[in-house]
Order: sequence, then structure tokens, then C-alpha cells
Amino acid sequence: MDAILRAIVEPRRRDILQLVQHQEQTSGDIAAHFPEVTRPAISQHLKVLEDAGLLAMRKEGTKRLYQAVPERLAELKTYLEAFWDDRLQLLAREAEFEERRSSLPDEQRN
Amino acid sequence: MDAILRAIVEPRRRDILQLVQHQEQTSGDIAAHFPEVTRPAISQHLKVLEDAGLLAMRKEGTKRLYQAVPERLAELKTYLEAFWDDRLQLLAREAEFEERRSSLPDEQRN
DNA sequence: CCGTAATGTAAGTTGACGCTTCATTAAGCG
DNA sequence: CGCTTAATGAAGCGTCAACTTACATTACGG
Repeated sequence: MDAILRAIVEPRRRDILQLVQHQEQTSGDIAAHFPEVTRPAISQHLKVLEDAGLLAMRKEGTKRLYQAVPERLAELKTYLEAFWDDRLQLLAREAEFEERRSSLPDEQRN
Repeated sequence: MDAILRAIVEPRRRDILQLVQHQEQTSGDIAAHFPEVTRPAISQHLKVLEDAGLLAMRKEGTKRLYQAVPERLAELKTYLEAFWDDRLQLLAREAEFEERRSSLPDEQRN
């Protein structure tokens, strides 16, 4: 889980993930979208993403095609929701309380 | 947004966030939960979290009380959902593709 | 085979950051 | 005041990770 979080924190890697969301792309295609860094840099990012399970790779001749693995993102989503759920529920409940409080003739607490 | 992501990637800061989710706590109380590091270290984490808007602070005498700001987490949640939404939808669609693909007579390559 | 195209790996540099120790601010209290 | 308690600020250290350049690997095509 920590691997996923660390992977997506790097902005460049989020960009890469976006790129291969809808279609697989070769390493070179991906690198072409980032002229500000060299190809090895992209290669290293791809490795991090693949190790985190966020990217799947398949070879085709000398090319390597990458594509996102949505199941892994779903995992992250589940984790994060567990993380903030009770706090956000509290936020929603407070609004309710506020409402109920003003309409109730009596209020009980605890 | 980047500030939020960077803030929650550090495990210690996630722990701190959990601690002050349901009740505000003093800097000292928080630090007491992490005997493996010194108080200044916790202080620095608190600053990062506060700068990211994830923590609210109020002074009471010489004490400083921190508490989580759920609205900020909600923001992160929204961002991440936009990030993976279409990809997760694709996940559902892929099942369809898989089906259709296996019934295709041929595949073309280059 | 040999060359070339596509990509990954290795080694080294640099900047960011989490941590520590030491110093400083700020509030309460005798 | 001057002491104590609560906490941050500042300087310095070690490690990690993103990047670069240079080299290695792999597969195709004449």
C-alpha cells in the first residue's frame, strides 16, 4: 500500500498513469510526452509504477507496451476511504445534528 | 493538492492525522505517542500538515491544540476520484471487450 | 552475422527531507 | 522579575530518490 502511495505522489508518475489509462503505449511514446527529461528517467518511473502494480507491461518485438492496472487504483481508493471515512461521516452527521437540533422541541445528548 | 499528497505520504503524518481525527490534542500529547522520535520532529510534521491545510491549530495558554480538517481530506478524495474514475469505468467495459475479443476470428499486429 | 532501433541498467550527482541537538519564544506562577 | 513548562526555530547530518550520461541488452531486417 505504501508502495502505491509513494508511486502516485510523484507528479510525473501521475502524468504517466493518465497517459496509459485509455490505451497502452510504448516506452518511447510515453517518453516523447516529457521532453524535459531523458528516456532513462521515464524508464525508471515505469519500473516504479510496475513494481507498485499500477502498470502492466507486455513485450512486442523490441517494443514494450505499458498500460494502467485499474484494480490497483481501486485498492488505493478502498484504503483511503477507510482512512477518512469516519471523519467524513462525522462531518455529514454534524450537519444533520445541526438540522435536527433546530427542528426538535427537545434534544437529548450523548 | 500536491501539498496534501506529499503530506499524507509520510506514514508518521498519517498516524498523526488519525490521532487528531476525533479530538484535538496538544503537541505534547501527540508527541507522547511517538517515543521513537523527538518532539521537534513531531513539531515539524505538524507544521507540514498545517501548511497543507490538513490540521487546524488553536492556542490555549502555552499549549497548542491540533485537530484534523476533514474538508481538506474531502478535497483529496474528490481529486483522486476524478483521477481514477474513467479508468475504473474502463475496467467494467474491459470485461465486455474481453468477451467480444475471444469471439474475433483474427487479430492484427504491426 | 551485423547494424540499428527500442529500451533497460549502472554509476554518480544533487536536492529534498526527516531527524537530532541546541537555542529561543511565550505564557503562567511564585 | 526569574523559574518552569510547552512548544517552535535553526543548523547540521544522513539517507533517499529523481535525474543525467554512458553502457548493455534484446529483437528484427538485410
